[in-house]
Amino acid sequence: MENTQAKLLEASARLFADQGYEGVSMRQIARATGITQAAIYHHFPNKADLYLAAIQSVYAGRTEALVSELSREPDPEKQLSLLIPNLIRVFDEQPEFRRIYFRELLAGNRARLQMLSEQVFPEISAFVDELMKELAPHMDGHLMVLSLAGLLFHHLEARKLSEVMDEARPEHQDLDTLSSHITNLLLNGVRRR
Amino acid sequence: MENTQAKLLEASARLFADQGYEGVSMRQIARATGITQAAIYHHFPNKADLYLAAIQSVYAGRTEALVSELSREPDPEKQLSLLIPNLIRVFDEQPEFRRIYFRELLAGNRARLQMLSEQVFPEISAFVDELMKELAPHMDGHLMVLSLAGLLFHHLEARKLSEVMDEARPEHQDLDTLSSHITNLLLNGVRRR
DNA sequence: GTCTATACTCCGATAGAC
DNA sequence: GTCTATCGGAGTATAGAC
Repeated sequence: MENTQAKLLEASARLFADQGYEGVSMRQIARATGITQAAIYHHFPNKADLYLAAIQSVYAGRTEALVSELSREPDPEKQLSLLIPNLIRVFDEQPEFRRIYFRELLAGNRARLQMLSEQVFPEISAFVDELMKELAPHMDGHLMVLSLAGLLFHHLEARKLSEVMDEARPEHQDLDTLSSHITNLLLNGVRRR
Repeated sequence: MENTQAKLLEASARLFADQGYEGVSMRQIARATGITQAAIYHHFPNKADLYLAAIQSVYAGRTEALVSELSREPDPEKQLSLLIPNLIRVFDEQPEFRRIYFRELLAGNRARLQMLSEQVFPEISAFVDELMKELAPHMDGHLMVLSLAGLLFHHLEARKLSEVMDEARPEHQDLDTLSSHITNLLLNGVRRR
């Protein structure tokens, strides 16, 4: 099947995102793809290269549609108010992306971080950088990009922790609630109501 | 040695934080502790229980000294301005803590997240909750705690990524720069200069 | 409390038939 | 392009001497 390669990338991306590189065996990937473990080696020379290909397929072209859509809105504040819920939705729908992002931060491999910064950040980061220059020329654009990423990814990934905390209420799981909170915090901070 | 148990906890916490549960072997832990792999089983019944004990030893009592120190400052804005750099420093000095925190978010194990929320969040989270009630009664305290955690942990953990990004400058690695940025963002948002 | 030796399982990877 | 069979090594855990 010509299609096997794609199925391999998809299945292994999900498994690597959920269980980490060492937590996933070639036999598991084979089972999820519907072939035998040995057959994987017809498509990829080894586990490390399969992992690389899998995370590249997850990185590839996840945000440029969103970015180009938002570029039509002229008002920078409205742009931010549109950007946050859209990013929340996109990253909620692509758990593999944010989980592999966190795992790569923890792994700290320079070459792979370089790949991440080249393949996904330019699209979104240039847009946010630009937006922040208009909206908040007194703030550091680079640190704002990282702050935004931290808020979005952490709120999405911390929902299971949030559930077991005493103060948690059901609406804290709600994507709109999270979007409003983040947008409001970014625009106003805690001082202004 | 009575001391071996403590050395086991320390060595394995560091290894688990850096390489993840599956990424660490009992042989590695033994080597780092200076005993043989079989001797570990005199102190802990299996790898899973050693992991549990290790992360509990990392969770235990990391923030209450800081919190009680800050409680003496009456002005809530100054409290926040003191809290951020102190938390940045504490979590910078304890990479095991934030890395295990991220790994546990990714693992999503309910029982272990419960443990995390019971053993570390009450101290700091009650303090931040209280602080936010004074400083920003119109904001959701629970979401503010999670926002703060997201900003702090992500900025600290993303430094290696930050290094390879085009816009990065050396001061972006500086703890004081990060503290100022986060404090300013939390207090004012991007609208106010 | 630590050692050596070892049982057993699973791993990644290869060889070669179809 | 996928299979079966298998190799060599590493994994967790146990047994038993000291």
